[in-house]
Amino acid sequence: MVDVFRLLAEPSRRQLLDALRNGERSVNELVGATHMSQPSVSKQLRILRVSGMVSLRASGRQHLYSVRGRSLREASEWLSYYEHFWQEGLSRMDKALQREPKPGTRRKP
Amino acid sequence: MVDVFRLLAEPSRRQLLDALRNGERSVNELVGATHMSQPSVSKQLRILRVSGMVSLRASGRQHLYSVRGRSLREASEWLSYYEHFWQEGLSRMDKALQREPKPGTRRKP
DNA sequence: CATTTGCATATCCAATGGGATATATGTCTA
DNA sequence: TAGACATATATCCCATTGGATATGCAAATG
Repeated sequence: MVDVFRLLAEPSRRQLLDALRNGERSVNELVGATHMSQPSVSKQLRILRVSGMVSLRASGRQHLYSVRGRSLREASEWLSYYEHFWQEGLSRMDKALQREPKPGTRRKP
Repeated sequence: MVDVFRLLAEPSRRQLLDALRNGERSVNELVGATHMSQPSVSKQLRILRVSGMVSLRASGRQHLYSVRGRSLREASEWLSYYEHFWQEGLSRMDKALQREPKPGTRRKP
């Protein structure tokens, strides 16, 4: 798998993804959303794009980027193997306050 | 938040966490599970421990490590904000409607 | 005791990679 | 077409860091 966690390790890249959470954004908008120079933003966007984490659509001279879910899903799936480390071991009260458990998350009979 | 993704970015650390998924393990067991030297394993374990991602229990001269869910949960929660990018049932129209115009996006000064 | 075992720490080294500046490429507009 | 605008690429710099080797230290072993 493409090393998703390495991509997410960089705060600047997470900032970019955060700025893309509500839909596609142009490079200039992303420069405004972060505190980076435009070339740095383009550099990180390129890394995200080559890794398949964002996609690009040209509109005039603007390049509109948007999030692609696939890579992020892989990360989420990897983490799901550890869910029981924060689902179990909680008190009954804590468990009650948790969100509804996923179907496959029951303890073994 | 402790930079969870930076911790997970290192494959060797993910290997260690993988080896801890079924319960606590001694350092020697972890050395066997990875292909690293013992000092390297200890080094990465220390990083994970200081960050609160694993905990340590001494048993004789053995040090038994185990996963602590809290940090991993934070990562999972961060990713949950992107779930809709890989949830099915999101039509192209829905995606187009996600783009909300930002107030400060003007064309000319 | 001395020795072995299990693990931690110290230190060095080379590679990685993020950010900035300068510049190139492409597109719109007057 | 000139020039402004939007973005990409090139290049340099240097702080970070993973891994190895050598060593320190505590607990078991006899």
